[in-house]
Amino acid sequence: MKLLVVDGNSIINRAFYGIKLLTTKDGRFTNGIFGFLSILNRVCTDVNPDGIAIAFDLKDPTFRHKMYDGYKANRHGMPEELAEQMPVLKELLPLLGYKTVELSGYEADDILGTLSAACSDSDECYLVTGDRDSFQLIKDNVTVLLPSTRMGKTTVTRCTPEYIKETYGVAPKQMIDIKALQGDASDCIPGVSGVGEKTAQDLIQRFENLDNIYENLDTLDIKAGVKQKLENDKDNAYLSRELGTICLNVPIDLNLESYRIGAGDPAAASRLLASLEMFKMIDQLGLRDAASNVVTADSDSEQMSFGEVKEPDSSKNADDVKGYYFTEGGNLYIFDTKDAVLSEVLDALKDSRIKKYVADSKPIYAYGFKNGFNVEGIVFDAALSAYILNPSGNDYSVDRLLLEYGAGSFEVLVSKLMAQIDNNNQADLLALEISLAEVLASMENIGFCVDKDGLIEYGSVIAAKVEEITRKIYDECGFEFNLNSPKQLGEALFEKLGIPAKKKTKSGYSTSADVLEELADDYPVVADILEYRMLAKLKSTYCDGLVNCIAEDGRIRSTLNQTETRTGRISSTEPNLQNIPVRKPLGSELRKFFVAKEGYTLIDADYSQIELRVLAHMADDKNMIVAFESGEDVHRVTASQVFKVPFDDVTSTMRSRAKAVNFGIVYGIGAFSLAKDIGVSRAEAQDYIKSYLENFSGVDSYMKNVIEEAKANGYVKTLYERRRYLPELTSSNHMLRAFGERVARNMPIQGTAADIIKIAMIKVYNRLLDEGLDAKLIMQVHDELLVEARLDQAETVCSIVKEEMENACALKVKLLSDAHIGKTWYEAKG
DNA sequence: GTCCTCACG
DNA sequence: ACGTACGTGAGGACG
Repeated sequence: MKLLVVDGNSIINRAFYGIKLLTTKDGRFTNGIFGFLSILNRVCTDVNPDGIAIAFDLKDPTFRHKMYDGYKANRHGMPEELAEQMPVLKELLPLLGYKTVELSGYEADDILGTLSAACSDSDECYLVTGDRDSFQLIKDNVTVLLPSTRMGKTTVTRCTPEYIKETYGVAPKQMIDIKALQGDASDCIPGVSGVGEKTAQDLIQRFENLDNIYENLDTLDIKAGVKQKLENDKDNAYLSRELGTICLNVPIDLNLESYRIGAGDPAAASRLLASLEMFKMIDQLGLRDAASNVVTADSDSEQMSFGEVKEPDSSKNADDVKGYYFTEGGNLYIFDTKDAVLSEVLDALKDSRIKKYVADSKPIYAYGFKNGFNVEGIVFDAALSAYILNPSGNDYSVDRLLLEYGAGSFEVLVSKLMAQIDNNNQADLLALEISLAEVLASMENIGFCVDKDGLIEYGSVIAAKVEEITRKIYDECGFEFNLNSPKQLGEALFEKLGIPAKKKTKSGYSTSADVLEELADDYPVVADILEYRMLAKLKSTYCDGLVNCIAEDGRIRSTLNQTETRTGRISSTEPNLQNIPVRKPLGSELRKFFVAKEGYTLIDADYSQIELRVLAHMADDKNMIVAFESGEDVHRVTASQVFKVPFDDVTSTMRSRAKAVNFGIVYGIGAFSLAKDIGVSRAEAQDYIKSYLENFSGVDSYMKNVIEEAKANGYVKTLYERRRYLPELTSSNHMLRAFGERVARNMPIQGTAADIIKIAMIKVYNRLLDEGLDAKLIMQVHDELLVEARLDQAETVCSIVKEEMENACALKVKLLSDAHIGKTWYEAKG
């Protein structure tokens, strides 16, 4: 029989530390379990065992080690993030058909030893563990499989007697003797002090074992110093051998047949895995069928299964899977948005009296726009609901949600999601997002007109500049290399040219702009590289990238993602039109090629300081509210207060530092980063923050409160009830917890600003329609809206956009929008 | 696929 | 002792 014996503790430990922390949406950690299953899966494929035993340590609280009181006394207990995963894993394994073995007072490696010893010559035994102590157990029919996980990839080393001989020059049994001499600090095995890995290996290679060495110490060819050490620590050596010897007679079931892989309970296993949100793992373990059986069996009284059609007007058989169905109440459920499916319910889509419950509304609205009508009556969207319930997911497809919510049919999914939305007081937010989906579909459909010839011409100018600066750099260096390779660039600058390196990344020298900027004054070539970087980026990402995206009709249609960000912002892809250059002169030229079509013009309106205004409101900071009401430049006001100088004496340096502090506050500030950002000492940065928080005491207490609340609730939320869960706050890892705290401070502010501009978009969109204006919203850039309007209506539209943005909501401070008209994005930006 | 870099708010 | 501000997306290099 082929028996696989796994050291459960060792493997989940490896997995835990080899994979970044993963959590489910309600904050349970899962990375150890995930990694364990990946490794188990991997070795099972390799070995194809008949039986599997998974061994765990089980400490006996009253147990004292027979020989040595200090034994393992200083071993770190496992972190809470891992400890909580252990019982879940132990619950899961039997469901997969694998037997777990643990016995009070014994460690997993003793169980490995015992089972490997129980194997006869005709059996094959594979021990899966990350612990090299197990090497002593290796025999012709006992192999240790040593997995290592790096960057999510698992490699397994097969350790046979030959492998041990090659690596250590001894037989597996002698590994005990080596360790007896060498010791092992992490296991509190003392060894012989002064004897390390090399000496221990050499002694055992030459003299076989401990007894032989000590019995013949006088006659053996050993250096006098080493001999002395051996003599001094003889007791420790023998004690260490005792401690390091794995026990081979743990009183457990030795009948190998009882470890044969069983049927387990696939349905329960897949249910548990689904609750851990390991959907890929369900497939990998071949439990997909069981999973769908589960959800069907689980589904509520309603007998309809996923895909079944209940359409009263037409005869359909149950096998005829469609992407929609009508319920008895006349409501329409749409869980597939392919055009062919939508075409079958075309009339229903236009009928506002028919309530629609859909998996994903944006493509349905888009279908309407492409076919010249408005879709009416969408009252529910599963993807948007799930996103509102938890924006930290990566997949809001209906298949995934059915599994995640344990729903057997789309209808059941809808009712589960709706119940949670109501429970969270998020129904208004859902309505907002559904309205927004229509706006986004319209924006995507319309697109942004681009001057293709102009953009291509600009591209060739940039290309010439790239070539020129490339030649100059090669000249200055005296050799050529790939300037796009950070690795080659680092080696060129910091090794070949001998420029002092400032910072390192995991894989070499950092060559990021902030590092290079510090060197640019002293080394002209570094300044040229920065120039090259800027030009190369403009060429590849913007010129070439954007030209490739221009449709036949001369317009670019970006995709606006509504379920992507953790804060409630939208994102833009293929291409991203939310990061078109603007900060530097040459880059901002690009915006001259984003134009209005013939006879039309652009209106660009952006909120003034929306995040700080939101902060003033949410923190109810009287001082900051007054600052905004004064209508003065808020950064100047901040500077005047933080630096305690009269308003008119604020210098430009003071203003820019105060501006950085304002940003920092919104981001969850740290003195170190603020100092780096504005180039002052850390102590000075700390003073600024202190002074800021003394002046803006409302902000100070708000920031403290928001973290308290986040810890109490497990999430933070915006003014409009948008949530973000923060499992990081319970982490024992300082870095991670600090990150969670910064996010807790930032998300309500960034998220509320996102909510507000979404409201504004809906209002602008509807107002333009209601007033019958020939003007369309075409883009949003977080605090900025772009409208394409017919020339003669530009002034009207401009004031409407400004007005709707400013009246999107009533905060304790006014909202201000600056709106401008221009033929191009460059001009309209003002 | 992951890292590094850099564009935006 | 540790590493260092929030949120995104894209392109190129490299294994």
